[in-house]
Amino acid sequence: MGVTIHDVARAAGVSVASASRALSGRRKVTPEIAERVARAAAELGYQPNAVAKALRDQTTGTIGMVVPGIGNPFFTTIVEAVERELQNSGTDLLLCASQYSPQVEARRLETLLARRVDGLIISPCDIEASVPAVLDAARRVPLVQLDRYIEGGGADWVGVDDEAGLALAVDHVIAGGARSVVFAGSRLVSSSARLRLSGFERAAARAGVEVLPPLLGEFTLEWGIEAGRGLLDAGRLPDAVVCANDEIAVGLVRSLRFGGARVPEDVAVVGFDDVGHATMCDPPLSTVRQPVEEMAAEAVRLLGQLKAGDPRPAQRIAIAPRLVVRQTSRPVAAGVEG
Amino acid sequence: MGVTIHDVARAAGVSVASASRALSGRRKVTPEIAERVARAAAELGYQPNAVAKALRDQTTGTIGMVVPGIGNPFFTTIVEAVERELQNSGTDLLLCASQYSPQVEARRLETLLARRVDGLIISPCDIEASVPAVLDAARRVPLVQLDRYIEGGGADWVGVDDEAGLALAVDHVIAGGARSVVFAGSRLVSSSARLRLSGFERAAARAGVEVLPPLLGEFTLEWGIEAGRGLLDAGRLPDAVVCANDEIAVGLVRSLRFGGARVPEDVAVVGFDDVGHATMCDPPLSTVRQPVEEMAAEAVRLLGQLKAGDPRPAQRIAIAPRLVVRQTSRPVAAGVEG
DNA sequence: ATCGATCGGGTAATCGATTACCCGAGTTTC
DNA sequence: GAAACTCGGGTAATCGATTACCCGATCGAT
Repeated sequence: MGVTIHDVARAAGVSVASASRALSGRRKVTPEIAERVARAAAELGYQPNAVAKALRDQTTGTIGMVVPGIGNPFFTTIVEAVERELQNSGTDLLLCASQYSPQVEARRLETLLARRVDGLIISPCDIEASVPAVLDAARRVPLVQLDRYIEGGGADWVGVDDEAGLALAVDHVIAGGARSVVFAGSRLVSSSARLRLSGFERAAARAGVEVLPPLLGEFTLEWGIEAGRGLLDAGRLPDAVVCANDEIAVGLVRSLRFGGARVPEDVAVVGFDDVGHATMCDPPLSTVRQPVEEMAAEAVRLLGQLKAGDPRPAQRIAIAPRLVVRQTSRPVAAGVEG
Repeated sequence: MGVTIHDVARAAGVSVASASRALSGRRKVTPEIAERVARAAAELGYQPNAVAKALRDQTTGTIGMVVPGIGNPFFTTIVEAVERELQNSGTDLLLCASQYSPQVEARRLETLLARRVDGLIISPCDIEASVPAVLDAARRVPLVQLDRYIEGGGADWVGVDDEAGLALAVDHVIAGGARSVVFAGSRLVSSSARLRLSGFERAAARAGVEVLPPLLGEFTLEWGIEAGRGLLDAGRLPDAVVCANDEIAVGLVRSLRFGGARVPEDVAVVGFDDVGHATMCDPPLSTVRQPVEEMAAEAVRLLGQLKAGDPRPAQRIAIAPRLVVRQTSRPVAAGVEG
C-alpha cells in the first residue's frame, strides 16, 4: 500500500505542489506538467489518501446514520433511500445499528463523531434514554432525526405524519362498517409507538366507535401472533384491528385465520409502513404507506442546510402518508392497489 | 468542533507528549500529571480525532463490506452477523451496497480503499464482471469473499457448501416420494446461481429421477410467482420444485396454490437460505439453512490472518448447511422444525 | 526602458495524534 | 567518587494532501 503524491511528483520530476495542482485542477499548470503528472499517476496507480485529505480539509465527505436495527425491513428501506439520495452528492454513508439499545447507540455515536463525520442521521431507539447522547451529538455536528425522535425537541426531525396516517386507517375501517376497533402496537418506548396510539385514539374518539383496550408489545411478527391469540381468547372479536406496523399486522392476520376468524369478513386488519412484507403476505395487507423516499430526501436536504450547534429553533417536518387498500380490509370508494 | 490534545496539554500545564502518554497509558507518567491531564480532558470534553490517529498509525480500525443489496434479507442477516462478530474487536464496519451493478461495486471498492480500510469483505455481484475490481482490491488490502465469489480463484472465500445443500434438498423430496423434479433459480450470473444449479443436477442424476428443464430468472419473489405460473401453464406439474432461495420458493408456493395446486400434496417445494421469509410465509417453508453465523465468524477470522497481497494460495472454506423441514414438503424421519 | 501585473512553479506550514530522540535528575555499582 | 543506568519529561519529526506565501520570468503599457 502507499504510493503518495510525493512519489508521483518525483516520478514526474516536479514539486508536490505542482502534482497536487495538476491532479486537482484547482490551479493552472502548463500542459506539459499536467501531462507528465497524469502519466506518472497512472503508471504508479496513485490513489489519493482520503484520510490525509480529511485531516487537512477538516471534512470527511461522510455522514453517519444510526438506526435501531437493519433486520427490520422498514429501516433497511429508509437506509436505501438515504443512500440513493446521497449518491450524487459524493458523500458516503457510515451505517450503524444500535440494536435497540441506548448504550450501544451512544457508543456508536461516539465513534462516528470520533471519525469526524460531516453530519448525522439518526432514528433514536428510545424516546427517553436516547436523549443525552442525541443532544450531545447535535451540539457537535449537524444532526437530523429520521422516523423516530427524542422527547423534548432540541433536534430537527423528519418523519411521517403518524396522526394523519392513523386517521386514514381508522376512517377507512369505519367506512367499511366497523363499529368496534382495537389498536395493536408497541410498548411506548419510541415516539412512533406513542404517536400512533394517540393518533388512533383521537381518530376513533372523533368517529364515536367503541374502542377496546390497546394491545401493546413489540414491533414484531411474534407479538402480532400473540396479540391475535389474545383477541381470540377474549371471546369477542372487534370489527377491526389497526396495527402500528406491518409485521404486527401480518402476525395478527395469521393467528386470527389460524383460529378460524375470517379476514376481512369477521375482522378487518390494517397495517402501517408498507415495506416488503405487505405485498408478500397472503392475503396482501391493507396498510398505510410511509413516504420513505420523500422522508429521506427531506432529511438529506435539511442536513445540508444545518450548521453544527446552530441555535436556530429545531424544525419538525411531518410528511403525509397514503392509504393502500389491499385485501385485509373491506374496500370502499377510495384506495389504491399498490 | 475541535478540542485537540494541544488544548488538553495546555490546560493541564504539560507537553503534548505527556498528555498523550497520560491518556493512552502507553508510557508511565507521574500520578500528578495523570490526574491533571485526566481532569483537563474531562472538563474540555476532549475526544481524540480518529482521522489524525489513522493517518499517523496507518490503520483506520475499519473494515469495508460490499454486498449486492441490503434489501435482500439474506444479505442483511449476514451483515448483522459480521457486525456482531466485529463488535468485540473494536473495528467498525463501513457498509456499502453495489445495487447488483459491477460498476457501482467497483466505485464503492475504490472509495473504501481511498478511505484506507484495514480489510474488505465482499460478496461480488457478478461472477465475471466483478473480477478485475475484486482482484485489484485484494492486491492492496486483505480481502475475503463471503457467499458469492468471482471465477478463477485468486481471492479467499467463505461460504455455504451449495453442493451439499442441494443434495440435502433433492434427497429429502425424493425420500418424500418425488419421481420428477425441477429447479427454480436465477440466471447464472453469480457463483451461487451456478453452484446451486449444478448441485441440483448432480444430486438428481445420482438419484435417477426425472429432471425437467430448469427455470432460471432472478432471486426474487416476483420471479418465483412467474415460475409457478409457468409450471401450471405447462400442464404437467413435477412432484417437487427445489428453489435457489427462499424468496423464489415463497412466490412459487403462492402462485401454485393460487392456481389450485396443493402444496405439499401435489407439489413439494423446498427453499434455500432460511432467513426471515421462510417462517413468515404461510405455510412455513421447508428450506436449507445457511450457517450464517459460522460463515461470518470464519470470514472475520480469516481476514484477521491475511496480509495484503500475500502470495499464499487462496483458501476456500465451504461450511455445511442444514435441512429444515417445515410444511411445504412431506416430512420424513429426519428434519428439525425451526 | 521601466514599472506593474500576471502567470506558474517551488518551499514549507498546516491539520492532530503519536513517538523517536534527547536531556537532566536521581540511583546504583564498583 | 565516578561511570552506568533508570525514570520521566519535553521537542520535534512523522503520516499525506493541500495551499499560503514567495519568487522569478514574461508581457503590456507608458
